[in-house]
Amino acid sequence: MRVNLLSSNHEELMELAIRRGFIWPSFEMYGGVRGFYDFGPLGTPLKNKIIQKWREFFVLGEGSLEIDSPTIMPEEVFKASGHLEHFVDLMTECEKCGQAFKVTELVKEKTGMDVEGSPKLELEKIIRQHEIACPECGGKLGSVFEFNTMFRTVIGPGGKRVGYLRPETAQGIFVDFKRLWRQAREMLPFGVAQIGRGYRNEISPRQGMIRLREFTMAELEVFFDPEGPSHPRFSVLGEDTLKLWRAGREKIVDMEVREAVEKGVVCNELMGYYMGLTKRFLIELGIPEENIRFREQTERQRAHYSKETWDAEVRTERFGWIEVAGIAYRTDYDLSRHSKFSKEDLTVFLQSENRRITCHVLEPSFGIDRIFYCVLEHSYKHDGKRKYLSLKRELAPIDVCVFPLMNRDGLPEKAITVHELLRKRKFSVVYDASGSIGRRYARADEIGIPYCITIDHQTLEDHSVTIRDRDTTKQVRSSIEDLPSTLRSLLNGELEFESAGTPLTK
RNA sequence: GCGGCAGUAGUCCAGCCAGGUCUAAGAUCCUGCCCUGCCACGGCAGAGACGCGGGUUCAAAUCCCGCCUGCCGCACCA
Repeated sequence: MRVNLLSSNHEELMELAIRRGFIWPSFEMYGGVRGFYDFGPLGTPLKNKIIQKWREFFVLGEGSLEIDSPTIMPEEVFKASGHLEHFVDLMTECEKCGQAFKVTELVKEKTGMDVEGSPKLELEKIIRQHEIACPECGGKLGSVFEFNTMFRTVIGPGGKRVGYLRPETAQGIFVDFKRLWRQAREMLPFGVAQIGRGYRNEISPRQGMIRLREFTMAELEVFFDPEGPSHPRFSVLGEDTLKLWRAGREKIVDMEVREAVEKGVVCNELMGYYMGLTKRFLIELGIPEENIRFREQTERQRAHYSKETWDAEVRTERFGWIEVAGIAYRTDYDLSRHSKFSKEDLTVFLQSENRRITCHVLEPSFGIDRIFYCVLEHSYKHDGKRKYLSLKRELAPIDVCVFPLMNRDGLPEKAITVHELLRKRKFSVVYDASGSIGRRYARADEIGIPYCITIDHQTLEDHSVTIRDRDTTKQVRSSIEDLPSTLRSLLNGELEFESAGTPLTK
């Protein structure tokens, strides 16, 4: 298999990402399988750092609880959640108006036949024989296709217990609700996060990392009293401006979060708050503000559990605006359903208000792989001679690269001691002595290493080294003794590069 | 899933139409040695490929079929 044609930035970037070990198509030696990607030695730390940022924003920053539940769940969970009903169906679509219908229901409605479990071809035959047309417009119905995006499996021997790979992490949180309520000390609102893999057996995944069959998602379920959907820190970002595209509207408007809440553009304060937080998070990852917008899903687009959903979209050169997060008002749908199906009482009693309620849920849900792609695309710089990943320093998979100016006069030996020093101080550091100095800088730039340390003859005299900045290629000279703390401050963003040492004069 | 096009070293490609001379060329990248006093310098050496499976044929990178993967369009993306 091949990923070829270097005719655009995107293709050039993907070539780089694969060649340098950010991502690889999975199972290449067996021909590959669509919709799966491996994260390579550079992609893995980058992804982990993105996840860590999310955790800082949505778990630590919000005081949320974080859990980790199984990716395989028994059928009952998805009966209750509505996913079985909405995910696993044979569908047909009107070729004229585009409406999609469940074949079994359509056939039952028109002929009274129960065709549950019939194969695709059989159903197509029935549609033809009975001349079943589109109930909406009378148009011709297309072929029958499977609409089963959950991976099915069996649990244990005998194949009696059916299970599914979870299509979202959220259900793991809802089924733990009673214990979580205790953990949160029975106070609202409280948030529970989960970061992990989700699975959707996409009919036809394309667009590289944008539509995967196995992906990493980061979700936060905020449980709240529907009569008090406010956020204690709302004022922190109430004045942030969001680009909003309301459902059914033509125009995208800039609006402050506070105004959007007050005017009812978004359903409540929690929705507004998490939209604002989402934008801040994306900016923190290096996505330029003008490339972030929020789009309200239309009723038809919305998931079965949602009353209002705003997608956070990021503009990419290759794919246009793509959804990277969805912030859904799930109401009490999930808790009510699980309560009904499990016969467990999932209502809570609010002591201070002397009321018993079913919590409502607001859910910010992030697709980490898509964000990973956006971060890469927005950091890829290509200006004539140089090409480099201008990754935020905190996200760079490798912190620093050390090399000797030349491979003689004891410089390599000295460089190795500096490399060891930094490694012991927990930096992600590599050593490179191959090729010319320029080639080594280029190699480091290409994978976004923020700083390069060069050992030269002066190092041997006064224990100073040069630090070179990736984005500007400027250099300063600093002592080896100060190097660990200087680098740490630079990587944290606490120190300006110009202040990291004395400017190098040639 | 349907239709069209495609798949040769890590990457970009030559060869395919007109089967043998392909023991598969070139560039780049990578590794080692030499050179090199700071931004992909140069020299030498080395490593590395016909997507998978079947068929036709004396002979297949080349022709045929199936699959996989990729790209484009349609559909799908709850």
